[in-house]
Amino acid sequence: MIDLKYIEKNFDEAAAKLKKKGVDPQTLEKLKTLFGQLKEANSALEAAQAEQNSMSKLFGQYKREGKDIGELKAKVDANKERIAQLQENARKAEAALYEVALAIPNFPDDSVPEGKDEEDNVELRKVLEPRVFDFEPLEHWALAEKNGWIDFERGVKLAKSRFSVLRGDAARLERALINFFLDTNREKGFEELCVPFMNNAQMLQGTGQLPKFEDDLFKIEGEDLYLIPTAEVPLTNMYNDEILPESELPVLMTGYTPCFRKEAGSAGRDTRGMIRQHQFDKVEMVAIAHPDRSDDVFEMMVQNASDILTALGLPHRVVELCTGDLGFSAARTIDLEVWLPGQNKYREISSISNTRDFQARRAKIRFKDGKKNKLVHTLNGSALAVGRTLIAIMENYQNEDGSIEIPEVLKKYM
RNA sequence: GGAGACGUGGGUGAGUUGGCUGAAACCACACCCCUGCUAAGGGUGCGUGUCCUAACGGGCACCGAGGGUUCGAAUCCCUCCGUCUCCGCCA
Repeated sequence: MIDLKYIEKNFDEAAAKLKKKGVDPQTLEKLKTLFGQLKEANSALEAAQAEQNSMSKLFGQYKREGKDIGELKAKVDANKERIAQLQENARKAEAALYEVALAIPNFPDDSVPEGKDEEDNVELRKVLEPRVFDFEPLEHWALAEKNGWIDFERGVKLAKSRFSVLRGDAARLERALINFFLDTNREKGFEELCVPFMNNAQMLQGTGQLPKFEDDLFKIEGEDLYLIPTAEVPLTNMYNDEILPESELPVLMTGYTPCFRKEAGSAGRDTRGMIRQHQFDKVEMVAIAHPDRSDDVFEMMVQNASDILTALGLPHRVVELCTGDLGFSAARTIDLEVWLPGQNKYREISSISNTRDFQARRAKIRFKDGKKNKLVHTLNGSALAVGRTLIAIMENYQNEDGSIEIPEVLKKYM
């Protein structure tokens, strides 16, 4: 969540920043008004409560002293009704405020290039030259069919469209990639965690998926549980409502999980193949960082993900997202896009974001800064999306006869 | 899933005839003093959130969560969640 006090004090600046992310200044104006109303409602309530408390104390005293309490009782009863009313007002004011506040995205960093959509993203650098083929490279689904690697039909039969089954060497390669990613991340200092694949609503709100993006999530019927759309949710919320000693920062975590997404808004996009599935594997990095040092951690995470692609011999480019393409929680995001020769284009394979204190405020993740508790910065990034890496290997390592080489670094995992 | 016990601040743990307890004591931690050598003694501070204040300081809320009874609840009642023990079931 954005900082309401900041909006209150620096309204114009806040409005300018959020406009870059497509938020109407009127929405922000409304938010400011609601915040003021809540504070007003609360102080009226608290004044009445203070009065009630002191009268109650008197009440006890009178009784002990054997004084008459008739008059006091009448006053206290009347005030009690007033409190109930004021409480209701405050509750409504709070609900109204949070309905708006929780749906407002994070401020983009000032350094983020302005732009409307992915067309305006800025390529920072390319790593590794795409291989030159002396034949027409196939797309991954054609290769999958030739090698019997992906069973799309049976995936659909078992579940529904946008599910698939990996078979044989493809399944083994998937597992090899997970192990390779986890081992690499661990060597970089990330603690490996194995977390629940379902999280409750409070956690989903902490990282920003709820309440605004409920339609993208699979909910467990009759339970306060959702299938996680990314390991960012459980990893970041490991420290939900906790206060960390400063000496423990940064906390670096990595974990493999499947990710479940309804892909509600992407009907018709990437329907062929397994670029966009309802369930996919991903190894995630999450960092809980000191606010003064989150930029360094961010760079490290980008470099790590890029290094993994390089180790796999996969050409890719590093792209800074423009303001219009930033996700809801992100202040800054760098995507890694891997070269897919079959598709003849770069496709997202990792997305690394610094959310600054946006998630920390929602999830109440703080650290002890001397005597004060301050919000941490949280960062997350894929290292890497497993299924898309598999696709990239298929397309980049294909031979003319349709067979696929295994990258050198993975051989010990197969 | 069934039966019973329990859920207090970083930890241990008082408080359950409702008010003087947001919470004793001890430990841990921080700072200061003393002392000076691998030990100890003394003092002070030490939950979270939020609001008011330039500050000092003060208000409100929180004793698993949410409701209820009451002028007043950590203390009584209800629901839920969790932990432990026994049983059942199982990877």
